[in-house]
Amino acid sequence: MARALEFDYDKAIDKATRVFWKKGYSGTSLRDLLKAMGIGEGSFYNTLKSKNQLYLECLKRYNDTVGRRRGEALFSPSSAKEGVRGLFRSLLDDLDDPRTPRVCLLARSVSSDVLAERDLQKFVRKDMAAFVGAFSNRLRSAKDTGELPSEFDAEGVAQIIATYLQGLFRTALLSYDRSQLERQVDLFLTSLGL
Amino acid sequence: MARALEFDYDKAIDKATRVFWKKGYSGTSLRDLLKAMGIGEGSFYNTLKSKNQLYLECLKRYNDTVGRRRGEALFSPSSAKEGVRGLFRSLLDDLDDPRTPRVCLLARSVSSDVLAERDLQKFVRKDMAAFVGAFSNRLRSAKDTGELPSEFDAEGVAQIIATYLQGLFRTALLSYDRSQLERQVDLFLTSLGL
DNA sequence: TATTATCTGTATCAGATGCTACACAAATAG
DNA sequence: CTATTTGTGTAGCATCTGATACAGATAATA
Repeated sequence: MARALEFDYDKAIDKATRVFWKKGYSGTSLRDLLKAMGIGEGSFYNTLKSKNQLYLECLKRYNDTVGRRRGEALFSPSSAKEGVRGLFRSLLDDLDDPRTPRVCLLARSVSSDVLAERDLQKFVRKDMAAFVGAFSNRLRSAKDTGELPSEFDAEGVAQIIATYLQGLFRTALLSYDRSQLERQVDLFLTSLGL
Repeated sequence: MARALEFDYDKAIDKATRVFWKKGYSGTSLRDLLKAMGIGEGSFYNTLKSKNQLYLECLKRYNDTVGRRRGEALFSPSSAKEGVRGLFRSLLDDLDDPRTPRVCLLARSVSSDVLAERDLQKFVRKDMAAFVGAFSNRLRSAKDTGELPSEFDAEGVAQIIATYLQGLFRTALLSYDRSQLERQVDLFLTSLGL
């Protein structure tokens, strides 16, 4: 070691995450990022090797914060139904928050510009699979406790919800009306037996 | 009139549509388009005033062809359930077809690069609303004939399906397995009472 | 203190972007 | 046949893109 980083690495990642989150991967230019992070090309390419790599770092950070929070919303209630409903409530809260960009960063990453880059695609794919897996587990365990009937298709419903969520974030980009969406979600979950 | 167009306008729009469809709005460069259409900058900016305008034209063409076909799939069967199921089958067929790009062009247009342009946003918004409206009408009329119970929430279910479809196209970008998706769709529609 | 290793700012690259200027070609109208 | 109108091709524009080269700053080590 010879010289320490002058900027706060974690803070810089956070700043970059906000920009990516708001403007997407290819919609964000390196200059945008540098400005937000408050560093120059020199520092950037010295520590983070590329825009690609930075995005990966941001995805991980996003997972560790937002993802973790959502996982807790899903798993902490003893009832699975309450967990699922709570998760959706938390999602809508995020959509309501004007400081938070629309569309979950992970959901946003399911687009051709991100998926075109092998390593990003690999990460996103794994992350999405993990989400469906976690959801499926939560539902399956609720079958064991008897909260959900034994013929309940945990895996299938988890997939449907993942797909629906993708659409939810996208549609929110087009128009967002909380109370209407609440009714839609309620009908959706009720129909699925949740 | 002084001189006729040397190129086939309709064919050119079709070619451009394919490219946009495959690579997205901002992912497609003007050079890409010109090459696909087989014309030069001169002709392009003389007839179509901008990339923006061309995309609008492509969306309309897409509506008149693919949109129309899907509308027929939904409305031609006398049973609403069969119509809905037929529509989904037709969507999956399109996803199966290797010559056809993943993701419906309209669904693809629900992304920030497209929505950033006012006129495109307006069109997409109207088009999506029309889709939900048509779907809702189909379901409502099935209530009148007694195919669906009187307490069926046609509007709500139409919205859910529109949201789900958005997600379906996106998820297909990530991975696509026809038989698995068929099971998912079946469970989804059955849960909704369709 | 001198050496070495790492960090940072500036200047710049080569290529892509959407779009325009303009000369020339073609076809209709007088 | 000439004039006018419109289509087409070429060259180039200003700007942005991600990334690099490199000199100088800064700190630990010998």
